[in-house]
Amino acid sequence: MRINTVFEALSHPVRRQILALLKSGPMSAGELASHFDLTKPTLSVHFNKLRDAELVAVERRGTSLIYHLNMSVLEEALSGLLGNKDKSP
Amino acid sequence: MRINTVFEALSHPVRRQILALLKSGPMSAGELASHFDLTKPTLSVHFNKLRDAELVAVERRGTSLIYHLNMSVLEEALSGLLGNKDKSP
DNA sequence: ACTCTAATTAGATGAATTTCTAATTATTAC
DNA sequence: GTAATAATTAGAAATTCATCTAATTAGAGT
Repeated sequence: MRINTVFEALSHPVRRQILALLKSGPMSAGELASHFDLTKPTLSVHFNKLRDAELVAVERRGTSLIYHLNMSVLEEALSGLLGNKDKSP
Repeated sequence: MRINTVFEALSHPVRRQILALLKSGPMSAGELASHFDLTKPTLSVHFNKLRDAELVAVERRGTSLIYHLNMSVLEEALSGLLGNKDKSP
């Protein structure tokens, strides 16, 4: 896990909102894109950064790409900042 | 608390390390700067961003400026991402 | 007031980021 | 294989960011 890549990914509001949307469950690229006033290519770039950070994983279903949240990377990165090396129960 | 400013501040490795150094206790600007291979003006810019985000507070003692960590803003921002609206005891 | 130390602000420059349009890839269906 | 749909990559323009040197502010001591 590249901590640097994770925090860089978290630094943009659109990307944080993508994560927030994915908290309710997996979603296709197109459906995610429909929540923003940005073009699909622009969203694609954001998806890539989240994927590089392993904050999301992607799975193809037909012609669609389904994104889903990787909560554990998020938790590890944030607890790293707070200094909790151990994961609380 | 401007969540955007906080995560923008957290996105740079130098700034995250400044916070890590301050976890052991308050430190002057010069002492902080001595931990990095960067000029003091550059560090000053980083201090400003952390101060804008209210992640650190500053207090003058003589000719020195003493920075100290504001843990609560950090915790609030991170728990906001994880979706814990309540602060655990 | 002058000097020394600590740290900042100002201005400039090179690099990185965000966004767009246009072109491309991948998959399904006919 | 051609067309249609979903999403991507490529390339370019505008903006923002990180960093440096030089100049400035603030306080303490003589």
